[in-house]
Amino acid sequence: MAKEISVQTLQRLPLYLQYLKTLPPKGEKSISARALGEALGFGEIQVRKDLACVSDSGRPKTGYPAVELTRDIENFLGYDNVNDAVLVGAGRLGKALLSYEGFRAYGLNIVAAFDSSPEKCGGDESGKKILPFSKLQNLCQRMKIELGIITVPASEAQAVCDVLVGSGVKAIWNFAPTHLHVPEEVILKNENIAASLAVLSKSLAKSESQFLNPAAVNER
Amino acid sequence: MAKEISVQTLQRLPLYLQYLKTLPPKGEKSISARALGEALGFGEIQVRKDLACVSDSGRPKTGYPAVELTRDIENFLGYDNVNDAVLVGAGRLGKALLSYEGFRAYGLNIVAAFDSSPEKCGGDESGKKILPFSKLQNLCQRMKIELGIITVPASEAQAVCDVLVGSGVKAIWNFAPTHLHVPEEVILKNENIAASLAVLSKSLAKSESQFLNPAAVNER
DNA sequence: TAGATTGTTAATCGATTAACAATC
DNA sequence: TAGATTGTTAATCGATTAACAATC
Repeated sequence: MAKEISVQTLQRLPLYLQYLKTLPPKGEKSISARALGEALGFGEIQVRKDLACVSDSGRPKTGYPAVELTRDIENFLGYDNVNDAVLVGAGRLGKALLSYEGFRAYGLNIVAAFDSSPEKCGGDESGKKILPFSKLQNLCQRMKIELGIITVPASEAQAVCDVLVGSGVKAIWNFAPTHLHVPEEVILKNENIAASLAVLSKSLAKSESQFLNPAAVNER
Repeated sequence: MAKEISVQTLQRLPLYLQYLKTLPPKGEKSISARALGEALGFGEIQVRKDLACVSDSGRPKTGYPAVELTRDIENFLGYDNVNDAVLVGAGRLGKALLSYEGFRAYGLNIVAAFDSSPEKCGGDESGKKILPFSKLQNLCQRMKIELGIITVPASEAQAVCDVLVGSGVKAIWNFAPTHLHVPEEVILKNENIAASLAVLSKSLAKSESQFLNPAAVNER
């Protein structure tokens, strides 16, 4: 374990974890790479390589003890130490994220939301306060917030991003459908709904055109 | 143009489009691969290769005419022909997607939402009706719906998925944090918020550990 | 024409898969 | 012990990048 880890592997780790949590606690104590791979649609070698990065709990003949493996993945992903975050943009998507209880399990704690429109402020969404945007900087600095979540319209996203960066935030999770510019040292992760949709609708279009053009079936 | 296209290229195409739409209509008529790449953080060769898959509007010396390039990408992505879809699960996330006007521009039309809890039904969210889950199959078959969007809790997602598949849906867009099993011919796209978050919080943790362990700075 | 920029062919890089030795 | 399953080293595959010819 403890080798370099690729982004691809990193993205698969939460999926293993997700699956492990669906296993009945009174079931088999261990699970093999092959079984995990079949459940998630990955090759067994890939599973072994992924897991070797974060755990040495694998045992020849028996596989991976579910409890240890779960603990090792959670440890690696840092689900035990909490990241405080702020969210900007209390529209529908913002509120959906605010009220999503599942983030807790991933070590993410949204401490408050901000919005520039007065009628959305003052309220309370699932126990999280919605504050005026003008108070963002002060709160971020006071609480040493490192992660900012952007759920404002695309037209406002860059301005919001700049304020977040100016408030000391070290990472931005951007749900606005636009590209943001950040200083080199700030981590930016774009959540990319149009890109996903493109893959999906293109596959759909292709599967339909096979009826018109049977030769296309073989193009994999 | 018209070569095989990789998933990576396909996912970048909407980003080029997004950027092209932010350009002032009265500005430069053409844009170079280098300029596009700098705006989005891609290499210029990658941009040229991506664009060559969908457009032959590129001109040596001048670059790509913005209007033609935009049209070619939109054409390729099929944003002009509409995909009807249903959404299952009228919780906060479901409602956020229902009310998102931007889908129209991507050729996606959510015709109705479904929910099993009676108190959510009968309502209307941004002009979209919320119907009882029991009516799902009939509507899908009658309207020949091909795309189903799942925004129910993880525990119900597989059951919902099975009903959608049984109703003739050919593609599933899954926002529930769980892996789904579908027949081979059905296209499945998982929207993977835990995976994104893993990448983000891991990068954040790494950037912090550099203070403790200066040698790590060079590990790229 | 000269120079900028495209598109394509070849080289590099990294991730996945295969082969196989190690081990419980 | 024999057999199943792990982890690692080598081979393959595909995407990115580099080099360069084509062209406006």
